[in-house]
Amino acid sequence: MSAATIKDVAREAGVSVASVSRALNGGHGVTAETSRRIHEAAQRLHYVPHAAARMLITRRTNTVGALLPDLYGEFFSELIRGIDLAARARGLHLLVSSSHDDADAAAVALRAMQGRVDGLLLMSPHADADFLRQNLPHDLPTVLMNTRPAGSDYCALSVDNDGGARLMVEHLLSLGHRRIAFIQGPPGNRDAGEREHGYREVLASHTPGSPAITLEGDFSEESGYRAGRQVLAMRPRPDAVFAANDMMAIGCMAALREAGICVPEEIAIGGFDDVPMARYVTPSLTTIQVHIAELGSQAMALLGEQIDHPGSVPAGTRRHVGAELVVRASSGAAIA
Amino acid sequence: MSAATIKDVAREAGVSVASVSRALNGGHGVTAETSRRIHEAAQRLHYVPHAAARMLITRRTNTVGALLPDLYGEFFSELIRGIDLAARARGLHLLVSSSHDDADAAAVALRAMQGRVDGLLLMSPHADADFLRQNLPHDLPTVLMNTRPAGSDYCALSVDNDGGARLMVEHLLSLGHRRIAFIQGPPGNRDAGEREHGYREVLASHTPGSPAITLEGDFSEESGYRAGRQVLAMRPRPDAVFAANDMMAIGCMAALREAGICVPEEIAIGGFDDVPMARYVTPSLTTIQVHIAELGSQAMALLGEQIDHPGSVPAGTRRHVGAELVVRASSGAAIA
DNA sequence: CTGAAAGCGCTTACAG
DNA sequence: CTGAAAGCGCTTACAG
Repeated sequence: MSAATIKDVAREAGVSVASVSRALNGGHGVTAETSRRIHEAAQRLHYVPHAAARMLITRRTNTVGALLPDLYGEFFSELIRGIDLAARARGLHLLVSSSHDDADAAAVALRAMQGRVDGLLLMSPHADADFLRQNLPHDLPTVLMNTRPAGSDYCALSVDNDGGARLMVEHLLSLGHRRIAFIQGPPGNRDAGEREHGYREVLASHTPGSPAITLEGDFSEESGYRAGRQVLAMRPRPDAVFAANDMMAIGCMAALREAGICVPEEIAIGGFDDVPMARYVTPSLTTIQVHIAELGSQAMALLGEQIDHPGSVPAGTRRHVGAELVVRASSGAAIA
Repeated sequence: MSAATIKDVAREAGVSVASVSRALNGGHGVTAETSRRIHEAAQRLHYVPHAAARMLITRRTNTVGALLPDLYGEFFSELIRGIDLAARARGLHLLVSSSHDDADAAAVALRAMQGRVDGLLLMSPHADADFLRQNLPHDLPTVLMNTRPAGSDYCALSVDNDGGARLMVEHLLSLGHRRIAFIQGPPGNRDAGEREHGYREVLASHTPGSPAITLEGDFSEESGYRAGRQVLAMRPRPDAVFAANDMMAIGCMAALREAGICVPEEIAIGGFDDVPMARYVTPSLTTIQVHIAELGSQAMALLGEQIDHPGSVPAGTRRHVGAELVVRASSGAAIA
């Protein structure tokens, strides 16, 4: 039933397998009449070309692999959807692999992709330059997502953390705030570092009068709460706080509320990420929204270019997906 | 570089390709010394067997396909994670395909899976018995998820809507409520229908004195709100409301609150799904939690059985994943 | 234990 | 336009 091969179709149509192949792949080099007979035979036999055989001979799998740290949660959910839609639009299948606890597991997953995919989308904390050299065939088109090992020249797509942070700081400055504190992310975290970089740059260049004020944090709500307590103790007190992510901003607001400080009247707050909860907290949180689905779809587009036109994308190409300021109540924009 | 084939390894190790194949696939039928030489050669050449060639000859892809309506949102996020983890545990790759707007698109996706997968996990609103007959080769192991077309004998895994509803009604009864109203889901929706069935059964059998009271709804928060308005107008008024899903329960609570009715003191409320918001609303919502990830992992397990031991799973096998009562404030359990 | 050979299902020069 | 044949990279009886 499902075992019909090209031979069966050839016999049924009374032609050679070569003609069947030609007729079914665009129909070049066969008469319309022959093609019709072949298509009818194929239909009758419920013929579906065997994917593996075709892969073997054409060296094309029409499949891309996505190696992700996880599949769960809003971030990955959106990411994979962006990838999936873009892949489908190009007629590519999607092979996913996730949850690699350590570098070894990621390496195994990476090697297992070989021969199954025409290209790779890769997001992994284990993917340093050395890891990639060891486990990636150099001729396999690959796009790194939010992963940029120094010293490797793979294409990479990342969130524009720097640009997003600039938007937020400029927004706060525009509202008249001058003492703007920054709650940092985990030490060594690249996203957090880039956000801090944007924060420092804007303060330094736009208004030399505003010194950078940094507080330690680790992306957790608790660390934001602790930072909020520190803000309360500072003299002079900051008039705005920009947290490297939303959860810390929310924790910080909780600390201020406990102390009877009004947000945004007394202190303005900004976050980063636009998590779903951001619009539900009180006051609703002004933050930076990142288009995660776009991260996926643009990475897929970049990969598609490489697959279709090898060499068309220069090694080491870097692209960013934009971040957008979402003004809500916590920054007090309506009041200013 | 990545082009090393079994021939290259054979030459490098000074043996035949047959020996290479044997050594690399378990090592049966080769001396330890030969095997060692071959493994070394393979390592030196960064040899990775070509997946397509292996698929072609072994008729095994070590891949399962998952056809889903979407990938986005909490439900699918959890589902696909359950599938992914279970697949990985069995050493199977996962090919995903989603967002098929119509039956034709789903059919194309289904056919494209052929030859690429050893089995299929399928969730689709388009999958009626006729559709499956047309587009599924009958010898491809398949498990339906929350999709049970009448007249087909595929294996199916579903959420235990009936059991979950029973738990909720029994919970409300145990708290002393007798006039328990039910807010229905969209007409024709199977999940909603099964929940209503469970509701009716428990009322009928456990306490003949409690009549079923149903209100129309469509799973939306607004429809829950409208049902809440109706509840307010009823005489005698129900002392509990069981909504077929959480969003309607939340809408219903909003209507009661507006009218100054206290939940749970005056009317108890129960929902179904345990959406993330359920714990954040005031009062927090007593509801039925379904283990979505388990739906995925159990479906994968059932599929794995079929792949490994063809015929071991009787046609038409039905299984359920459990639902669990989550008691929060809205049912007033602490008060009773 | 080891190797030569057939064959999985397809595509694509190469002749005719 | 059409077909016979080679070959993609692998596995597996079949001999030795």
